[in-house]
Amino acid sequence: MAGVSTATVSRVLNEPERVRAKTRRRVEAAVAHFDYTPHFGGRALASNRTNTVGAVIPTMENAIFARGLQALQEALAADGVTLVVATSNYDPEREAQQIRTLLGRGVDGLVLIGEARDPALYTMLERRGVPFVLVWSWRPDCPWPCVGFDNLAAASAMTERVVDLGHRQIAMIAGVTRGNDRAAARVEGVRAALVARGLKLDESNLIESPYHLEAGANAARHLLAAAPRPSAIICGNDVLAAGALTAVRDLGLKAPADVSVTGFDDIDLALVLDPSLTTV
Amino acid sequence: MAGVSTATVSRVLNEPERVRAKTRRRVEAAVAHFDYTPHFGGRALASNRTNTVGAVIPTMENAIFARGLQALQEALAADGVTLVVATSNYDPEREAQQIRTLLGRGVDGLVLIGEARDPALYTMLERRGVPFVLVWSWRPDCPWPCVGFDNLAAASAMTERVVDLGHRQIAMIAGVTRGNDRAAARVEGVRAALVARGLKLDESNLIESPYHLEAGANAARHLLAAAPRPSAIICGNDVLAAGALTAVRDLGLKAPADVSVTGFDDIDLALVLDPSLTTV
DNA sequence: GTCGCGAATGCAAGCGCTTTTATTTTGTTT
DNA sequence: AAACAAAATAAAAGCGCTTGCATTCGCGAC
Repeated sequence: MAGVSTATVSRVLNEPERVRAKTRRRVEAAVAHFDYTPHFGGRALASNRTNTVGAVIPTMENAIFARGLQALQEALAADGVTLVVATSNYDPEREAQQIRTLLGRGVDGLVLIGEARDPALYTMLERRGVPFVLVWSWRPDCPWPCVGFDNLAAASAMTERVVDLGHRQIAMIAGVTRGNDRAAARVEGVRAALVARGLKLDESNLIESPYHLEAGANAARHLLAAAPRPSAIICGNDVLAAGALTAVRDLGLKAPADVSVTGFDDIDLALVLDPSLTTV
Repeated sequence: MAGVSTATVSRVLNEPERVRAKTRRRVEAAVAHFDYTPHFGGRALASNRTNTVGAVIPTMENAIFARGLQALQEALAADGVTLVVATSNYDPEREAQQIRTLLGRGVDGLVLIGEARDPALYTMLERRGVPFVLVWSWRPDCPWPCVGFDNLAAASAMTERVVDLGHRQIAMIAGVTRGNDRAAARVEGVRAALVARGLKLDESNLIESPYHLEAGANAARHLLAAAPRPSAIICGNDVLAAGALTAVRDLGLKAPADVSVTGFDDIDLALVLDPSLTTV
């Protein structure tokens, strides 16, 4: 209809400045007239790019990841890149599987959470030449491109604060550390800070729990049943902390008078708690 | 390596039962040996299918959508289908744009939130033959495939409950109704129920607010400043309700003694509020 | 052992683009 | 008006897979 070759149409769509304005207008008119959309498969086959980025996160049910995903999606969309999401539910094998699936879908790049995973996976990514970036965790000397923060240091800082407030009986509800370097680093951070202050995290005062309200509440009930009762509970994230607070409430105790609870992440949830949550 | 044609490899990958077991094993061994993954573009081009489903939701920051997405993603993954997500931020134009983008990405089907959108969009979807399903809203005679519930009836039921508890000064914090049929239906439901009980929703007692904690709190402050003060605030969703509750608290009032607040959605947030939230 | 038939496999033609290379057009200079 | 360089466009060769059709194979019946 525009009286040009497909090569020119392709250029109008991909590098409009390379086509004379007059020709371009004719092509654009034809495109509009037929409501033409390039065929994705053809494009991907010929150019070997999909303009797609994949992300594998543990779950969207955790507000912190949903939020990050939302931001990522918006930023990518602004550059014409589509986001493909997969979830691992905190399971390393499942994550590996999902990474493979995304590669099969021809993503141009990957966003992954944390650093802890089978070295073979990293080898494969490098061999295939798929760029990736790790988010949410950071440490000195991490050999991969990463955007995150030092979970260990953050947990230490919070713990020091708690100790400085006078607490001595300190317990922790951590996330499940298997395959989760952030959760593990936070535990290490608490341990290190306590040791530095001449205290220690007794194993009976540490419970690993899935990141769910109910599980956090159960863990708190368990910890608070001990004698001597902990005067502070450091939680691996805000969801656990919120769960712990409901347990405190249900036990007829008051926070922070009877027991202090701290969180991690500062999600919106932390805002509506009463009293509002101290969190990282 | 397996000594077969590409046609046979294709069959092993797509319809294994059509290939003799012995041949199949040879092919599978070769696939494993080279860590071969089919090229997505080639596949999409030849078969004209992408095994991809697109979803356009307002935002992942609302837990109710994050949760739905998570479930959708898991269910699709179980059938080998990948989910592509786009967000509209409650903006109809943006939603239309995102739908176009997803079509351009060759999705095999679409999941859309609610029914309210430009009829031209529906025409386009039908012309292109892209199957879609509407979720989160439902009404008798909806001409499109949909999975949802009757928001109007639900809001009515909640309102009747509030009236039956003796409330007469009833206010509402609704979501923004433009381009949001769920929000609009909930307002209509409250209106209808009040009228049925011989009351009415005064316009000064209705505030539309974006679904954010802060906005909900502001709306509540405004409503509670009126004389006579409302004794109950019906909120368009749980986030607004949580925001309203923090306002109630900040004003030195007690819920539900001084003012009752209701929500909609029953997200986890509702669980941790104290007192826990009455919600749909 | 041969034959015949259904099952298994191979052949080859695309699918709709992009991109390199070749050709044509345009504009400038003489 | 001719000659040339530069810019714009066309031609055509794939990209890696699927799939209809043709061919071959394997197996049971004779």
